[in-house]
Amino acid sequence: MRAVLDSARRHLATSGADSLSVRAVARDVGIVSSAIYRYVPSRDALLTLLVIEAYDDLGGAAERAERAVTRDDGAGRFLAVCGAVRTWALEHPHEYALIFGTPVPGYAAPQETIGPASRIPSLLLGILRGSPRSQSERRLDRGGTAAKAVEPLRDGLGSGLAPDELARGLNAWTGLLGAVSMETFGHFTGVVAQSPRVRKAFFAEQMIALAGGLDLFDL
Amino acid sequence: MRAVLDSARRHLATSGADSLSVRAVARDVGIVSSAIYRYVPSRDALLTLLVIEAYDDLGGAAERAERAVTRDDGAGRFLAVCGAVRTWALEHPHEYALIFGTPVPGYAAPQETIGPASRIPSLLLGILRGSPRSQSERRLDRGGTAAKAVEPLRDGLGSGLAPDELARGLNAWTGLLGAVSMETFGHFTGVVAQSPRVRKAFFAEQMIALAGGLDLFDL
DNA sequence: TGACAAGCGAGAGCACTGCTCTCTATTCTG
DNA sequence: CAGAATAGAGAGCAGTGCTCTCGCTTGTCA
Repeated sequence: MRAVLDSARRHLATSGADSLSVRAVARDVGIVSSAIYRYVPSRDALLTLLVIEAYDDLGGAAERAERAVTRDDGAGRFLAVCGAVRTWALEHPHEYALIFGTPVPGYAAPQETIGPASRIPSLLLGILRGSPRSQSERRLDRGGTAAKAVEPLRDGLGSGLAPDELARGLNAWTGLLGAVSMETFGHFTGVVAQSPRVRKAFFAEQMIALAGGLDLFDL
Repeated sequence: MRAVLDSARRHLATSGADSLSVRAVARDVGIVSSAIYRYVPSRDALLTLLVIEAYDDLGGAAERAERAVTRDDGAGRFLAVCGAVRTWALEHPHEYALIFGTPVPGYAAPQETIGPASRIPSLLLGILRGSPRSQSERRLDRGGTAAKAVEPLRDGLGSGLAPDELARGLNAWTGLLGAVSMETFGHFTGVVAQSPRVRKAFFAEQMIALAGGLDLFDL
């Protein structure tokens, strides 16, 4: 089982999910393709395992980066998470694509992925919860729309936060993923200079503008 | 050729790019699979044609929506574009995924796609160019990073705009795509209420917050 | 110790994929 | 009317996910 997972992870990392074939994994492990099905019920199930691993790996990286920042520096904690997500995505583009890219048609993320998947959202909301700036006068909610929209979060991840804060947190999350996805998926070619240093600095500016625009923290 | 493209478009729209097979298209058209190669050199080339069609379809929808708004209402024009992109994405999820989702490994977007691909960015920058608010005091550029970053746009799409404006426009574009991608790719399940009305209103609020946060217009 | 079951792998096979090759029938053109 | 261009058919190759049956090895229990 270990060998199967290791090989699958390697194939995913180097060639992407499309070219992860159970036959290739079998060849790698040194057994015949049908024997793989002793360990994993299907290719989709194998991908699900990798999805969970990816979420956990990314979540762990983000949590480590966030922990390294002084507790009362909300903006710094937020930017640390952003930077960790971006770095991880650029280092693991295929894993990133697997979890945040095109959903596989006919494949619904099973129950056991939602836990690992919510590590970063939970981290972000935790930062927001600890931020003294969480009562912003630049309210986003107009006429209770946001309250209705983020209702599913009320008793779960978002407990203890006002609807307006939740909405702004969600905006931060989508803004972060948007920036990282564009760069990771190659939509910056011909638009943003390729130099890694410039791109990193530009991303930092983007995230500062994002946090500032949403009035997430005292900056 | 028409029949081939029609069938391919239909397959893409209903089952996604993964399950678009030249054999299925051939069956659809009523010829044998090898005959397809009289019209299209490879499956990738067929996908490229669909990519161009998708960019053009989306770009056309956005342009139409933008044209319907009074010229001097910059924010209204921006929000019209945002809404059109979101609507098109939800109506054509597979086409949207094809152009903004996971890049196909080993497939580099050929030259002939960059024209159609830049219709919306060009539209957005046009709105910014016409906005009297384009000299914002909430500058994003710190130490010339943004100027270096958006250098590739200087003489092309972004001519006539200051680096700081270009950077803010790019932020708007990534924010828009981030929000649309999250919703289209199903990352809102369990997070944002499913009601289409609520989601639409919430998206509008997100885009208003985005434009406001970036200080794109006088609101 | 012997019987039995569970676990694990091999191998064949099915239906599918992209793509290439050769061969043939039609149609267009000089 | 001859020759060329065009469009399709069909076989075939190497690959895919997955199922089925068969056999070997190992563990368990009386």
